[in-house]
Amino acid sequence: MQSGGIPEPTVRRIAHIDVNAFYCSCERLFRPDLAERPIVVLSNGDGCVVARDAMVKRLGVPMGQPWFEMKRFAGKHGIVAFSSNYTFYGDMSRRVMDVLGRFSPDQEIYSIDESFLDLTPQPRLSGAVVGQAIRGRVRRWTGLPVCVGIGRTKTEAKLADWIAKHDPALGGVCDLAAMNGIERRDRETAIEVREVWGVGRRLAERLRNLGIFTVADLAAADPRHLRAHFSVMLERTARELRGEACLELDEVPPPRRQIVASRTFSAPVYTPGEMAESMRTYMGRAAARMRAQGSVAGAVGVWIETNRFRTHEAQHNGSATIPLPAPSDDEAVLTAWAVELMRRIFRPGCRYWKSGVMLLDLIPRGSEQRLLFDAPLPETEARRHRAMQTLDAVNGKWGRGTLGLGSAGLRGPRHWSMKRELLSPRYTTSWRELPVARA
DNA sequence: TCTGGGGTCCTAGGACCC
DNA sequence: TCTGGGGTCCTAGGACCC
Repeated sequence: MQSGGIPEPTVRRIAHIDVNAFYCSCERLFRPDLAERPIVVLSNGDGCVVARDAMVKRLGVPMGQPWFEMKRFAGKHGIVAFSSNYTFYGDMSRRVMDVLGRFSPDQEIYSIDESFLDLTPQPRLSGAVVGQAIRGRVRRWTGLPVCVGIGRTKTEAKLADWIAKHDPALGGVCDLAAMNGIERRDRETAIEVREVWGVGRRLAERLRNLGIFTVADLAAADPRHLRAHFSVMLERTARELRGEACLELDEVPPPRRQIVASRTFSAPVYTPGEMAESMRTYMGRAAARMRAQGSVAGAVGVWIETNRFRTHEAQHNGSATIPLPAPSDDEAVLTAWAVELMRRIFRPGCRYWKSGVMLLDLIPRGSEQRLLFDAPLPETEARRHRAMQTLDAVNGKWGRGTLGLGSAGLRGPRHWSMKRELLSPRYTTSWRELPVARA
């Protein structure tokens, strides 16, 4: 600190909470018969494993394992698989975040199953007490299990949560902020540097070459040295591990700067006509998400891909991007550009397995520069905007794909649309699929 | 037969300007 | 003839996250 008169900065106390094996726990909620069964949830198209419960992790199934490769293994070990049901998980997420928000006025919703809370305003309650209160209430109100980590910074709170998950003796709560330096060092000496938030596989490898193996090693490293050898990101991470806050709590998520919609097809696509259908479908989703955050796009991009695992087939990864004459949120305009771009890169004779669209250079609606000439008449534009609002309202109420432009979403599934053979019901968001209780 | 989808940030290097 | 140096903007690619 400087000289007298300037108060010590208050030590912050940040909690990080996440749901244990979130998607799997959701699936188990309405299936008490699966309480003792190992569960996995598969990616879109039933491609590979994106969530495993504790039992499956113990069986050694890695994240990203292709489902077709482990079907037999799953049968042998009684593993139950589900297609991902994002409508259901999204609804459960909202409920969990709601409960967590009651524990602090300052909440950052970091991902579908993770939240940071600033506990600094309640210094008198011990971390253990708050942590157990959070666990208990989330369990009672939503049925889902969570762990709680508490630290002086976000990075430390994430680490504490990791410890809470991996040390059963802690009962699901770990408060690193309450530990003294020696206790904290003991914990951090026992954890590989790879587990730190912001340290991925590559960085961990390079750090090991410099003799930095554990969390304690990283915390003890010279931050300026880290900045010179790596980046400011790693410098911040190291400072955060020492209790020096470098990352703020983002209570209001900043608007997205780009939006992507893409899928792997369930059967190859050979014709530009079918590919154009996929462009229309994905642009419908992307544009709706963009309008929901009140943005317009300054540029559009598309890409198409063959199956890289089929090495004997002709390979083509094509992409194209174009700045728009004027920023737009009009689905008809955006779709027309996407289809046009796709036609420029499409190669006849290729078996395409995946495509996607991107909305780029997003800016808030109303702040865009207007075209000097050729500008659409204001009433035309207003009418289009109202049409888009209606589209979003109808799809919001009756489900995605109820209303669409051109041929997108008006008929049933295409032969290329994604596979979801193991889908659970939409228990909480569809009257027709409510769980049934029997006497 | 079958191998996910959606984001962010940082850095390096080139183009361009004065 | 000699061939500086700093700033900004843009893009591609790498790395990370869930």
